[in-house]
Amino acid sequence: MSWDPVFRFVKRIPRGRVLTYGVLAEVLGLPGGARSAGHAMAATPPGKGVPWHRVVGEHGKILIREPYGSLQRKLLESEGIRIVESRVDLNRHLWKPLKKSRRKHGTPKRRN
DNA sequence: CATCTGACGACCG
DNA sequence: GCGGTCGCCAGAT
Repeated sequence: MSWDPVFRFVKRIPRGRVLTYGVLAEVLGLPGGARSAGHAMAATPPGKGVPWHRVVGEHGKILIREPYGSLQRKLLESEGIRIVESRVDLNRHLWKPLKKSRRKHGTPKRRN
């Protein structure tokens, strides 16, 4: 399995925004779902400009074990993302890879 | 080829 | 909200 498409997509995640493994898997139609996305991230080649740290688990939780967990947190915070209890506030930083620019009726202003 | 492992997530209690 | 189980899949052993 080539994770190339995944890496390419991850590169598009804007600074200060994050995505979940689940969303990533769904958008790219990865067989096996979220876990596959996890495998992809685990295989991100260093020094390729792939912002792997912008991918977190459901509920914005950082799932990686040490020492990478700390690194991810540090990188996210350096982008202005606030981490509380190993979690990112998805309600504020989740990036929606516009599929149909679905704007729910009454959705608060969201920068994009 | 058989098993194990893990950067997931849905379910259930 | 938390911990345990289960299904899923690619790589490693």
